[in-house]
Amino acid sequence: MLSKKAKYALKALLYLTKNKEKGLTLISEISNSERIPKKFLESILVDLKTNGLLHSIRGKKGGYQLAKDPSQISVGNVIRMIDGPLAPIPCVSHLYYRKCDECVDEITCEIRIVMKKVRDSTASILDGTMLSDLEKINTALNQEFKINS
Amino acid sequence: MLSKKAKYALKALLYLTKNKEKGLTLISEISNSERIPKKFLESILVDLKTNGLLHSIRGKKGGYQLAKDPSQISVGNVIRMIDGPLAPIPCVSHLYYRKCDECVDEITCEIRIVMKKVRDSTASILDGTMLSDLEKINTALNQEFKINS
DNA sequence: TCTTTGTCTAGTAATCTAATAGACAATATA
DNA sequence: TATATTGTCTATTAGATTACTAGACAAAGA
Repeated sequence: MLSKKAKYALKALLYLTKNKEKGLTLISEISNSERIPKKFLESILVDLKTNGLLHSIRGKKGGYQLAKDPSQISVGNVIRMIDGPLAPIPCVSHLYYRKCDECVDEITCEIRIVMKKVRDSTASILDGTMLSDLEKINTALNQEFKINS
Repeated sequence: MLSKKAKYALKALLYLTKNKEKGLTLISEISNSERIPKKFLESILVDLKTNGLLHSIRGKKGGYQLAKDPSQISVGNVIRMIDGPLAPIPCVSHLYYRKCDECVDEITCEIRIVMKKVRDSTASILDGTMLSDLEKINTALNQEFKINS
């Protein structure tokens, strides 16, 4: 399960992606538009900043901005930053590998084999989807919506 | 993340699959062989029984047994039973669908679209893998191991 | 100097996870 | 029938995690 924190992080980053031409954006603007509890969002943005995704300026006229191009930030990236491993079980994680305590033999563990498949397909989807891709999806969907209504 | 409970459930079911010719199997045998805390395993087996996967007899000569053919029990099945939805986010779950509290418009939610892909690929792997498939993998792996050593 | 912004430290209620303890009930066998 | 052996049921719990909130502080511009 994706935590709310990770979901909020993605929503906030996506909002900043859509508004990147406008320069700095206020926490409160993101919080209102995306309906994310403000104080909670604050701490998330600090996390993302610490991880190099955002850049901020404080004081009057301050706000947040993407520190990288949206084509350089993958969804997998963001989720790992906030929630940790994508893998459903630590013994199949690439970046957060850990042996299972009770597992007698990892090599012949059948559960591991299925879970590895899951982790690989999940990772290929999430690491292959950039914020810029999501932005395109969004404009396409909005376009479609206008046509159909 | 798969919970330990779900992982133990899968290990126990797999153990029963491998030993299904022997008839009834003791909780303590599964617990020892798979290194699962006995009392915890007990409660898991009761769950699986309640869900119709196992059948048990108590008293002397008692034990547990699969109630279905291993080809009829999928990994996805077991995980849903213990952990709930496979979907990373409730709004893309088939059996446990729930609208996101803060989501303004589900149809144009880009996060939902990526997460739907993840849920679909995960579900197709897990629902497509039966206990009998895992058993085959295991015998194949053990065979290979013998040849290589 | 005042207002507006982000930052930092701390706390917390509620829920979930991974168990454990122990009395009880059913069954087979001596 | 007594006893040993099995599963069942109820209750409890330590510790971690989740999803927040409160409030003082710091920087920057007008």
